Amino acid sequence: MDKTPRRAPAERRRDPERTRRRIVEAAKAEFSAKGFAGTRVSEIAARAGVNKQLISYYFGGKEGLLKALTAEWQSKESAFAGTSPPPSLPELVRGYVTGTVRERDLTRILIWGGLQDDGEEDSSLVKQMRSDVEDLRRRQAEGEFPDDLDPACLLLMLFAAAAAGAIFPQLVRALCGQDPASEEFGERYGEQLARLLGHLGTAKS
Amino acid sequence: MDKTPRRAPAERRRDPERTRRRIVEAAKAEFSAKGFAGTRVSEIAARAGVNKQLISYYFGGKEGLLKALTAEWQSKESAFAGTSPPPSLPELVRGYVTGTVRERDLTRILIWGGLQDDGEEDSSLVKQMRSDVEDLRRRQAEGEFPDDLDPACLLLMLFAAAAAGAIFPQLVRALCGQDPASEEFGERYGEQLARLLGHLGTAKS
DNA sequence: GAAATTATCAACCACACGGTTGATAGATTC
DNA sequence: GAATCTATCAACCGTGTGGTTGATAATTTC
Repeated sequence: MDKTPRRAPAERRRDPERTRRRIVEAAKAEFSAKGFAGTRVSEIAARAGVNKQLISYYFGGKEGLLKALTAEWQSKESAFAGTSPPPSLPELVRGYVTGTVRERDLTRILIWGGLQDDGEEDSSLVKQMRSDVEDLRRRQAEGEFPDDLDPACLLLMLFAAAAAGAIFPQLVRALCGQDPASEEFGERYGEQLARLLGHLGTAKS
Repeated sequence: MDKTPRRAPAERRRDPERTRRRIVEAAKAEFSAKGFAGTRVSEIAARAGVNKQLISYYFGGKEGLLKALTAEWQSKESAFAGTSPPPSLPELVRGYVTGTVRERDLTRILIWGGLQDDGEEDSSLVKQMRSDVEDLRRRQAEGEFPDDLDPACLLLMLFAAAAAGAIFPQLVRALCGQDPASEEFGERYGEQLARLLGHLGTAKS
């Protein structure tokens, strides 16, 4: 008695799972490319190959759909937080870079959102940042980067630098001649940023 | 016979110059805050204290207004290109940071625009970048930064890092507790980025 | 100061947008 | 297989949008 005797596959006419997935996929692409205000619900539906009403049906409209996406992000984000042997700063940042490339659409959606700065402060963000700065301060004490640098400012630089490929696609193409979404660019750029960080280390251990 | 016996000032009813200026000012603020797609023409007009039709009258509509702004930027941009004694890399970047803070609205408008990546390549941008990379390569030979770094990638990092304050306002507030538009933040952050670059120098001369 | 030009505004318009409605066909349950 | 529930769609709707029109007042020209 399998409770899900589903999958008379492939030609299934009605399939909520698949529809949801298609909508989410299409929305990621559209929001990533044009931002929330610039995206038309009808285009998401068209790209998903689905009636636009289903967006209201499943996600409660455009806004709800966006929230669903950012929620998905939050679940992925915490993934690389607790790796047992804490990697070196260069390796940490390299991982972060490849992360922004792998989840490029979500990264860009987040940036679009952050650019629209309504001035209200997100307490969970503040807490997260505080903890990140704390971590950096520890690393500074370990000699991973010079003492005369302010960890807060450094963190800001790192965030921006790591996301550069998502923020400036034209620059990536003009400067590196590579597709900013490609794995190759991610590897290359991550490696470079890691090297730069490496040069900051004062080699104590 | 002064050809401009104007300025029966202050209470002048009709003043095209002033109107233009007001519209431009309001548009900068609105586009910077909400991006092109998110900005309403009526709100620009309201902020400028002017009838919205005048936007069409003077700039030929929303799009024309945006173009006028980016054109204004291009004229300012070339300002710090030709300083006689070429400053060191840290100083150059510091200046660039304070530039992005001083012209914060224009910077953000540019970023909004760049985020909307339609994939078409801007040949003048490519040329500009090529020349910048060339300059960096020279500096690398002078020992301003290590040989194992790719100038193209470094330039990308620098652009992103320099504009960090314009891109991540919430992070600035959360991390530094400062207003990302304030002179103080600009000074502080520019100094920090300059220091970091300084640590990369291999002190050859 | 009469005529012509220019700057300004209120009202209007066509349209595209996000969302809703009502009908229907596909699944599921009994 | 009848009844019920669920997923899907085509058509419609109210609203907000960028833009235009036509009138009018301020300014400049002669």
